[in-house]
Amino acid sequence: MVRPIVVRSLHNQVIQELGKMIVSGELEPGKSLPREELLAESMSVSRTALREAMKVLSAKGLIESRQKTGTRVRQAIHWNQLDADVLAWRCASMPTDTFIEELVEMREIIEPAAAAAAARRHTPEQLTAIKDAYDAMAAAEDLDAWAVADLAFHDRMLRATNNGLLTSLFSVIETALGTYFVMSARNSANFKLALPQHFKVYEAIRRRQPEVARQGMLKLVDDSRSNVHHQPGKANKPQR
Amino acid sequence: MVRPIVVRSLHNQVIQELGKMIVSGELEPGKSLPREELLAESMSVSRTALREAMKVLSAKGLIESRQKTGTRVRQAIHWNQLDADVLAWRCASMPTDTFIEELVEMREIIEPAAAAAAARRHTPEQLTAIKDAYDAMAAAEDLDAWAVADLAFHDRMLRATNNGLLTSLFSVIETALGTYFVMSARNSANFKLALPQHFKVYEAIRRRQPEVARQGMLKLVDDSRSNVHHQPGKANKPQR
DNA sequence: ATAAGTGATTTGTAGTATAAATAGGAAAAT
DNA sequence: ATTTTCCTATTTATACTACAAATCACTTAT
Repeated sequence: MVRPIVVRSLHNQVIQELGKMIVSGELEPGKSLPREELLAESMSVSRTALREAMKVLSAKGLIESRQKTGTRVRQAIHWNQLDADVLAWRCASMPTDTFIEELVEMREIIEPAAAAAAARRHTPEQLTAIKDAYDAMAAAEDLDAWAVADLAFHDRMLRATNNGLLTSLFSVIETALGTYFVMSARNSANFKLALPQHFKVYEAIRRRQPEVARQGMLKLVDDSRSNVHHQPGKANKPQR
Repeated sequence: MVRPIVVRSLHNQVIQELGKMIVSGELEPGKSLPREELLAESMSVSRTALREAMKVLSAKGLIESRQKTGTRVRQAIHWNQLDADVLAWRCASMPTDTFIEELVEMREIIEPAAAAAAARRHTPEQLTAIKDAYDAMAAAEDLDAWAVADLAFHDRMLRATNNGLLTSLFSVIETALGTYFVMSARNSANFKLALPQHFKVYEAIRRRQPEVARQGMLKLVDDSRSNVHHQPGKANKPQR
């Protein structure tokens, strides 16, 4: 499950490289980048490829280019924080405790509400999809399989809300949650500890009991939060 | 308040033009675009500018390019729905009833929770900022001034959560909410109808009463929802 | 019938040239 | 001395050309 992220094109490599440097703070906000010609040379790409990458980073709010002035790194306020790449870069380079806190709070807000909505509006097919993910969790024999199934469970629950915006929100924070789930489960001697609680949520959705689903999901999120916090020091070490 | 959106650069124009065409459905998912040389010519720009635009659209998940095969429009599932541009394009071209429903549901989930968080964690400066926005709402003499102050109120409340992800989420849906607020307020004979409820929320935040703030904000969102629904037919007509 | 190979087509990358914007200084006016 | 206007150098923006890389569709050999 070591997502290869085989960057096919050159400009994608440049996007990743510059993006990571900016988000990690290696390139400080307000600071000017070398002018295109020099930067392209130093990265061993053509100015064409560099510029295509810069347009994308600009669209993500990371940089700002103006004629004569040059290109400078923008303040973090302007970053498109909900962009999948930006989140992934934050995750890859030092997921600080405050970042994890923000993520957990987001989950506490979104997921219980989504569970309630799913209980109200799910279709039979969507329910089956959730059940399948649950079964995969139950059948998981190692941490990786568990994490994949766990993500699928939450993903399919979000889809069952039939709200495209909610679904997108999850798919965006999915990357971050991936590393988070592993962190959370790793601390448990038995990584299947959360299985019964998942079943309760599934049952509440199946029986169309929104409030039960909401409470069940809230407990689920809170449990994994406390698991992460039992091991505070290890939080800022990315593996990959 | 007729946001000009003066698109300075050429490739930004191309981004906007193609983006709107895709999101509006004028260019159907799965369909191939003309090859770069032809498309560039038909849009009267160089292939360079066109490609810079395509890289951005590609990053937003709207299109996908492969050598020899060409470039095709991706399914809506893959679109970066929480991208500010994508949301704006959806808004500009036919905000369907289901889209508005999704937006309202999002608000119902996010904003009460955010009000509660703001009540817990706001700083004095942030409280003052909220109060300023409230005062501006109270002093508003026309719908435009009201809408601006209303947006500012919600924006500053979100900021007072001190959660960057929540703040980003709001700034993303802000554009959509802008048109939504106007729609909501236009139906009220007196657009200041919601002012007292805003004050209640502000007071709850000031007194650090999370649950009161949550309930107050929930009522606020629900009220504006019912206002929008009183005039269902007019919902799908963009102005600009 | 199957496999290997070949060519044509489209995007990807590089390089060069010129246009447009503007920061910063020089010159002129007050 | 201060302000205004103008100029110029520098950097990004756009255009154009050429070639590389990938791969679909077809051909050929076995």
